[in-house]
Amino acid sequence: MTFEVLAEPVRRRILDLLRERPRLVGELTAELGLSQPGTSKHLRVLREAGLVRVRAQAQRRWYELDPAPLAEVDAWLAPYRWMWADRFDALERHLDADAAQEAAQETEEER
Amino acid sequence: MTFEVLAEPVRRRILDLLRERPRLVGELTAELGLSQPGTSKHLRVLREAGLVRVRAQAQRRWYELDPAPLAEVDAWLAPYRWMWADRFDALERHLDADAAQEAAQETEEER
DNA sequence: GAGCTATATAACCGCAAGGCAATGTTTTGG
DNA sequence: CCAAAACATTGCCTTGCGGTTATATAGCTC
Repeated sequence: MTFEVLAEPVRRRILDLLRERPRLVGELTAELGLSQPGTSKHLRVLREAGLVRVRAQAQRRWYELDPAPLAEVDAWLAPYRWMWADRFDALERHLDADAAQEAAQETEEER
Repeated sequence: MTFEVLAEPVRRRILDLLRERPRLVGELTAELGLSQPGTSKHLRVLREAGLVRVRAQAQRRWYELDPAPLAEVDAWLAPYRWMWADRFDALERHLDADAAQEAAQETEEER
């Protein structure tokens, strides 16, 4: 389940934000530039995946990170990790390839 | 893009199979228990994500793993990695929680 | 307690994703 | 050559997801 949850870019951003410090729904909504219900919906998914916890303080909800389920992702990734020799070089090569491919896809979409 | 591609359980299984050795489309189709076009469709997605490469030999296509894009996932995961103290304990706890939650969800779905 | 604040939930919409059957393409074998 | 083998692509259907607006709920404030 964790993989599906992380597939959403918005949800990864939420986790990245919560990595710094706990946040209110309102703060997240502002930083993500989406509607409040949209944010709440993503938070619900993250909650059910166990990736975030909530503390209620009056009407406010403090959302904080719970990284435990990420261990599942890490575990899946583990047997692959030795395979790319220089990890950072591989990432850079991949990102370059991405840029090239996106350009190619745009060309393709113009047909 | 890599995260979205990995969200599909079937595609993760394909990668796991290719981690052992390159395979033909037919072999994968058999092991995945899905239609041949279904398999080809997933392979196309994996190809476009740069996660697999193909070598043609007559009508046969040997698919092999290319782990490079996984570096992107690893890079995203990196700043979280220190956060779960004992990695394996965290995973076990999470998997236990999963089982409990799935049971709870089934109960919920019965309404 | 009336209204405001902060968040959750509900209802609806559009689209993309995954599945299958049918068909196209290429290469091999006889 | 012709039939079969091995894949890829196409077309179609259904489902689920992400987004928004509208509405409910809960707690604070004055």
